[in-house]
Amino acid sequence: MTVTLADVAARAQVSPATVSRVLNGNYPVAAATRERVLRAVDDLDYVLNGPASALAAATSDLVGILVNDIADPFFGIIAGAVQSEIGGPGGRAGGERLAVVCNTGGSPERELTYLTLLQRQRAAAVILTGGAVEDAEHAAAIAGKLRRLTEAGTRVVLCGRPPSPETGAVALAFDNRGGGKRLTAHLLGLGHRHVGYIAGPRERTTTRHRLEGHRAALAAHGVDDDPALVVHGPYDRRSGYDATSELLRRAPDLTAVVAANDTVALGACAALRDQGLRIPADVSVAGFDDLPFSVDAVPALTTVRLPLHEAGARAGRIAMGKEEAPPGGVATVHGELMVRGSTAGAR
Amino acid sequence: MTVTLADVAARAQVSPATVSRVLNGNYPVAAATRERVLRAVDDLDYVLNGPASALAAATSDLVGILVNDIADPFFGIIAGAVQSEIGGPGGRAGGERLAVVCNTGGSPERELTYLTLLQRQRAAAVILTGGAVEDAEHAAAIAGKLRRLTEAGTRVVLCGRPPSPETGAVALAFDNRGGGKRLTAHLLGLGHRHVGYIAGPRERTTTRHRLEGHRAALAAHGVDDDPALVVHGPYDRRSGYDATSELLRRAPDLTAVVAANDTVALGACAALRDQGLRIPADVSVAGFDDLPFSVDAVPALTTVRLPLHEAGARAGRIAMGKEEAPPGGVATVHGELMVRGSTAGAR
DNA sequence: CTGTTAGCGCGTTCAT
DNA sequence: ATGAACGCGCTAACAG
Repeated sequence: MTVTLADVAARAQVSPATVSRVLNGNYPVAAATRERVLRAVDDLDYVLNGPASALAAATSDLVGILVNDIADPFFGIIAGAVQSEIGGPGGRAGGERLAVVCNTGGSPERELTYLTLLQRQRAAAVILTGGAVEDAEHAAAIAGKLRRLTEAGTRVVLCGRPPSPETGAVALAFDNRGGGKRLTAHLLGLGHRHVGYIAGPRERTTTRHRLEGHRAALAAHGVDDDPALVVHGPYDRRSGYDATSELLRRAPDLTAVVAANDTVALGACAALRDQGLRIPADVSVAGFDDLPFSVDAVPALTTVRLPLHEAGARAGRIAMGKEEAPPGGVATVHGELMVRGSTAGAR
Repeated sequence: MTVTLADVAARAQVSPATVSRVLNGNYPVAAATRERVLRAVDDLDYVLNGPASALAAATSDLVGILVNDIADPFFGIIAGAVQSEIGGPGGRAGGERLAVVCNTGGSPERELTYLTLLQRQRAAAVILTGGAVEDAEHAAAIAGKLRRLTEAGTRVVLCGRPPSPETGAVALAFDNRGGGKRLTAHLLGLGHRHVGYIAGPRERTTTRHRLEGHRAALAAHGVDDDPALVVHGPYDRRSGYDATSELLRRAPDLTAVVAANDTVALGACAALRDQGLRIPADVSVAGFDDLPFSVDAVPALTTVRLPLHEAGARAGRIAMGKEEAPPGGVATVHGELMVRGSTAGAR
């Protein structure tokens, strides 16, 4: 039937333990015997049984990555970067680790379910990406789960998500508040006074922080914060389109729109064009994240660049213990304001 | 230390076997005892040991997804769709399956490595997405690996990749050739006679098929197939930009550019604009795939829409045995020509 | 440097 | 409907 380590041992005239040592490369083995074992492995087309190894060694080579939506490049870029760093020292099919990507859709329930599943797999590490839902009950449940994971030896890293104290999780938080503030300040500096804001979904840390930044900039410039100029919606193109139409209806004198992210901004641009408004001559538009397509929008999108790849890679390295965690277990990753053609002076 | 099934059994005053049956829900268990067991599970915060289950049951709930680049929405959309279908019948943290996403970067070596890793994990199914490298040696190696996987009971589905005969793998192939042909035919119908073609990387099935479609359209319209009008490059924005500059140098009388995919097309648009050329007044541009951002390009991109989500979902269902495999194990998924503003009559 | 001996934690017969 | 016993395939001491 299926060939086992014992079969390999028999064929190579050694003990199963020796085969194991050769395959894991952790103990010294004479070159000659190693050769013999490897030949037997090839001859028999032997493939190690992962579950059995994991059971015996009480560790696995699975790394969990929780994302809101893997179809969104924001998460795809982070996930790809993480993956590029979780490989072991290389060698044959040796040090490799596998990335388990879990689409939570932003639902705390699914987040919990997936964390349990990863715990069940005895994942070597878990990386949670993107903003968290701001619900006390769920936050507590997730914090509890994270604590149990770290206690069991699973490294937990939050990437683009605020710290979760007392859980042992390392956090690389994005400076959404600061980025949002600089972005709106840029618009106010251009003379805009009626700035619409398309916020992300309610009760999300990312949404709140970006919005707080926006409001901080308004306050700093002494501009009135009109609640009618803020509309909430999901992080998709459609939301940007609809919200912009709504904002235009509420405030025809709008001269600028700040979107929750670049994807939403693209929808906003489409809505403006469909209304016969020029960008930026009539209305300026700004996004957030600086996804790859944003520079190719017409006009190119003013936005806040988040170093998604770097952050994901760093999260991966920390999760693998290749890089030291930041002091206090928390680091803030800053964005960079990218001023492009989609914003200009108010008409 | 870590709580095991035996601990739960002791607390619930039943045998380990009964606990196992309750957790797997496959055997009849008296409601009363079930309750008792579940309470013990909660009390103890017990989480099943995945590797141990997998070893004992000789199956795992891992599903492998091989992609070229998870940061590319093309693959992200497919991966997300697959994930949405691999969940089991639901229930508690029961029927869930985990998606292992493997970034191969298009390298056959890494593809093989990951397949071996998934084989090692005894993955329940493996889904390979996107075009394959056309190298006889690697193709044979991969076919061999796929055969061994299917023989071991792992379901293998190819999504957006040509069939791999004699391997037991089910294939959902995209009609890249037909789509490419219709796209170029559309341009020729608009009067274009000098059409530049930015092809994908060499030795890739997707690249070859789309290019063959392009050439078939040229032939059908009696248009000369000038080798100087074809440039190869990777599937990224930069490649589109550079290739377009090169094409313009080679053939200043160019009136249209067909790109290997939408991302490349975006780069092509940028290059044209930087040269002071208008789209489509001076040069028409067309892409492939119809990714979400393509409709928001300015002008909106003419392209071939591939039902990525549907294809991924179907691949996931077939991999899970929820949907029957197509007759002969092979189905062709067709694209739809989306005519938008980026193409118009030749100047 | 290599062989021997025990489990790792669970699913699954076979009984009852 | 439940319990007892065995083994899945491998790693980790412990000798030697």
